[in-house]
This record gives sequence, C-alpha cells and structure tokens, in this order.
Amino acid sequence: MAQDRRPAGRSERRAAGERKPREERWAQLLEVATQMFYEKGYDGASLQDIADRLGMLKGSLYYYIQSKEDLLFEVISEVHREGFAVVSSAAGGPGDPLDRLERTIRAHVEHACRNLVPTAVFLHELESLPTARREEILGSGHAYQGVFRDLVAEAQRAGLTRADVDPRVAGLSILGSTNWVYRWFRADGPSTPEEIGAQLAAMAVHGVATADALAARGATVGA
Amino acid sequence: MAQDRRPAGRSERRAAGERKPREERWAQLLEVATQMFYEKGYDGASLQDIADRLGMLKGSLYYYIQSKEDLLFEVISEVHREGFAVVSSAAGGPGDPLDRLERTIRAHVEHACRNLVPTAVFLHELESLPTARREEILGSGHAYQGVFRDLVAEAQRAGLTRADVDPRVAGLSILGSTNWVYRWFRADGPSTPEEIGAQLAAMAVHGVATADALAARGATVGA
DNA sequence: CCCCGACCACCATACGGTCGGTAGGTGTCG
DNA sequence: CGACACCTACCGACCGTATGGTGGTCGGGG
Repeated sequence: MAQDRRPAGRSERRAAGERKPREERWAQLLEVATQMFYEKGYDGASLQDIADRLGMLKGSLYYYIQSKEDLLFEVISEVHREGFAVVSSAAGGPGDPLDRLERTIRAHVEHACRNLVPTAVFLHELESLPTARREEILGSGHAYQGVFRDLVAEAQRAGLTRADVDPRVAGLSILGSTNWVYRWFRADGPSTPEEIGAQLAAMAVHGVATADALAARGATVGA
Repeated sequence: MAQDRRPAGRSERRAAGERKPREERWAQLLEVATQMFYEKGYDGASLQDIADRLGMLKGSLYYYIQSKEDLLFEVISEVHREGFAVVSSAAGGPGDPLDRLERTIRAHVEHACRNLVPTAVFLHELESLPTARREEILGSGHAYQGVFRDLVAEAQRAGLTRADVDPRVAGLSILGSTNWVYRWFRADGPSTPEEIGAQLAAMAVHGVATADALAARGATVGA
C-alpha cells in the first residue's frame, strides 16, 4: 500500500508509554469508531481514519477486531442495548398507560439528546449491516416499535384513547417524531432535552387520548 | 482496470437497436440511479452497477453526467422539488390553520408513500452531498420544516392550539412522524396511504389543538 | 522468558474518472 | 441520387488511488 502511515513525517519511533491495556483501548476504539461513523458514515469512514485518530497504524486495529463490519456491529449493538433498556424500563413502571407512555417518550427523547452521536449512528447505519446481524440486534420483533404500540394498545383497551386510533400507526408516529430529534437537536439550541421530551410527550398523549382522559389527568399535566 | 465490463461473457456485439435518444436515456438514468442509491446507498452503489443496469459501460455514463456527485444532486434535487411543491400547495389552500395543517400532512404522507424510493434516497443521502449543494436544494430556510412550523404558529395566533405548544418543536415533531413513514410503509401492508395520512394528521391536530378547537371541528372530523 | 500490544510492508480489488475511438443515422450539396 | 461530412450515443482500454485485510516482526513490562 506504500501509504499506510499517517499523512506527514513522524519517522521517529512512536512515543513510548502509549501502550494501553486492552480494555481501555477497546473502549477508546468503540468511541472513536462511533464518532467517525457519525462524521463520514460507515462506508465513508476508513479504518485508516480510525487508526489515525487512535494514534495507531491500520493493521494494528486487527488485534482488536475481526473486520470492519464487526466494529460497526459492536457499536450499534451497544447503542441499541442501552437505549432499549432505558425505554423498556420507563414503560414498565407504575401508573396508568397514558402516564407510562408519557414517561417513556420523555425518557427516550432525553436519552437520544444526551447520546446524539451514537443514536445517529444507530439510525443511519443499521442498514449497513447484513440482514442477519441487523435482526440479531433488533430481535425479530422490532422491539422498540413494539413498546410504543403496546402502550397505546393498552391505553386503548382501558378506554383512554379515541376509538379511531390505530395503535400500530400511533406507535410508529411516536417513534418517528422521537427518532427525528437527533436530526435537529443541538446542545446549544433554544430547548433542553427535558423541554423537548415534555413537548413531544404531551403532543403524543394529546394525539391519542380522549377528551375525557385528558380532562381527568388535567391536574397533573398543564393546560 | 481490466474488469470494466459486466461479470460474465457477452462477448458478442451489443444487441442492435438499444440506442436511445438522449432525453429518454436521461430519464432512465435518473430512475436507475435512484433505485441503486436506494438499494445500496450512495457510497455503496458504483457507477458500474448503474451502467450494468442500463446495459451500458461505465465510461459511457460520462456522456450524460459530469460526476457521480452530480448524479446524486440531480436525483435528490428532483425529489425535493416535487415533494415541496405538493406540501406547499396543500398548505396554501383555503381553510382555517388546523384544516390546512391536516390537509398538508395528509398530502405529504400520501406523496411519500407513493414515492417511497425517491423519498428514502432524499432522506438518506442528502448528507452525502457537500454542504453547498445541499443548501442549494433545501434553500437556506429549511423550507420543509418551516411549512409545518408556520402552520402551527398561525393556528396558535388564532388561539386554536394550547398555549404551551412550541410551534418549532411541534413542526419538527410532525415532520418526524411523517418522514418516518418511508421506513415502515409497505404497499402490500395493512394500511393504505390515505388511511395512514389521515391517522397521522388526526394525531398531529389533536396533539396541538385546544379542546375547544377540537370540539368546534367535531362535525368535520370523526370522534 | 514469554507474550501483549503494536509496527510495517504488502496484497488484491474496486472504484471514480479520462480519453481516443467508432458505428450508424442524418443532413447537405453537387 | 449518391457521396461525403458530421453528430449522437456509446465502446473499451486504461490510470491513479484508496481500501479492507494479512502476516511476519519485535520491544519491553510482568
């Protein structure tokens, strides 16, 4: 390849003391890879880029990974596990279905805002994985989507939502509005994650609930 | 390159009569490119792939285009123009702000469902364009987002929405739920584009409107 | 003294892009 | 009416470069 090295000089030996224990390096690698995939996309980010950022040579990466695809899998897998844990824990708590729906949306949005980069990589590059590994992550049930759909369905069985609401479409609508956040949220923007989460949750709840149900929870939720 | 040709044999002359006039070929090229970008992404789809599908050699593509990026630009530009026309036309018609919001969402969703592939390419690959050309398409005002935000804002000025609704966030929420559709809509699925459009529109309107405004339009909109 | 963590040289491949050519149709002019 | 020029649409060989991936090597800390 003749150009396996970093752009410029550096002909002297790598500075001593940069050797790090495996675990630490591995975490660093995941972090750097996530960032690179975010900036350039999976195809656009080369192992060279990642190695450069880590201060290693490209070949050395293969001490930690088997292939580039494995790296993506690892990154995405971790993001999904975390996010799903947050969401399903919020959905499982106490309260009536509308309360839980509201809380779950807030949790999801806040988590996405605070983990913008990994979230973006997850939503963008999931499809860069071959189908098999993709479904290994999602679980064949498309779990994320199921959480919201099930909450709406449960609310509907309790008579808390309008009759013409389709829980499946409603769930996907909520997922869409919350998963869109990573595209426009800026930490230095006019709204905090909490505010955005509260707004989106309120819109979703009002979007599906009956007038009665809304009136009943009027004491808890403003206006 | 030595391997510029299609995978297998085909050593005989190209079947006669495949020559097409410029305009027709250009349309075909845009269509094939859109499809390939959809299937493999911009980076993943090679000019070789596109040429193969057209029954040409890669080099011949340069009779029609200047660069691969130009091709993407053309594709995305066309999609955006169409979609934006649909949406802003719906938003501009008669009716009170909530009516127009509802109609606009329906139009947007139905258009997206009926143009799944181009829509997906637009939403996925917009960021594969360099910033300059991206903004040339979007117009620096992020027009799409503005349409929904403005409709909500107008409704709010007319006292039709809850006071705590932030038009900016509401607009982005609507954009998110509608732009998510391309990820799950299937023509052979359980819902038609019209049904989905109506559902999402109803959720959005209920999501922002006051109880009074909803009661007032009860005659027009079910439940 | 061993083996961890990394170096370095090296493939094969595939890509975007360039360029000189050429077959066939069309127009033109004697 | 025929021959000659010219344009359109495409061919096919080629270039430079970057990429993912491999394998052999080696210093130094436990």
